[in-house]
Amino acid sequence: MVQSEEVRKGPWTEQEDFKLVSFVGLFGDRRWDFIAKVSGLNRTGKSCRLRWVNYLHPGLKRGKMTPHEERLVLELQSKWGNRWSRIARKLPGRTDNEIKNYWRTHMRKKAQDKKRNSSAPCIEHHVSKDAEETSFYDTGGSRVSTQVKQHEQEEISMDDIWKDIDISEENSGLENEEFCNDNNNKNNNNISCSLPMSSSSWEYNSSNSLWVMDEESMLFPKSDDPYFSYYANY
DNA sequence: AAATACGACAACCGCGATGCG
DNA sequence: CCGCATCGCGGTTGTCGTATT
Repeated sequence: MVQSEEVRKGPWTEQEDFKLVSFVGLFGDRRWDFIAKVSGLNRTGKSCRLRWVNYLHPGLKRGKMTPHEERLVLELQSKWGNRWSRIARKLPGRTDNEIKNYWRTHMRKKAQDKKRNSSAPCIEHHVSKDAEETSFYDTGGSRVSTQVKQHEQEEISMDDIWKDIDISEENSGLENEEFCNDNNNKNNNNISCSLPMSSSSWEYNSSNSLWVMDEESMLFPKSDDPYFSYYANY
């Protein structure tokens, strides 16, 4: 059942998210091409995977990085270089994309700050953007952002989630800093270690949540999901 | 109040790795 | 072993909200 229509690109709609999550629940988060076809989303498997991994995965933490996470990113980046997916495995709930974005933004800022503060111009600082970024790494980049709120307008149905995140980030502080060791492979839905599934994460069993999760960490649409009957045909 | 700059993040692209027939 | 399809990763770009002038 191949869609002959042209492939959709750009931002995902809430409905698409909904569909994708449900089909991932049904078929798992592996066969992306298959899911893309069978779901009727006019998206590539690649696009579906990206959306799932970076945005819809139930284990994702949202909101700003904790100081501990920041430090960890910096440490691991200096150790491993730009192996973002590897670094991400050490930070449960964070995606490689998120870490990569964080690194770029914050290191650039650091570099700029340093450039401004140092009266003696250093050649290294003028070579290239990349050179700047890799020339500095330290902590302290915990610039508080209100950016999370921007999503509240885009993802209306997720309002509560984002608000929750904001609040819990403020309140919980360091309690999120206990990380499990390596084996937390994001590709295996393996989010069960010490990732604090507080209100800052998806609450599978919440009566307000869109999806439910069974023992095998598979997501299923709730029975009152408007799409449910549609999915049931598969 | 309007314009501009900046920051944060989502999403796409290209390429290499891997699996399978 | 080879070729194809798919997946995963890292780099890059686009968009939007916020801060600053």
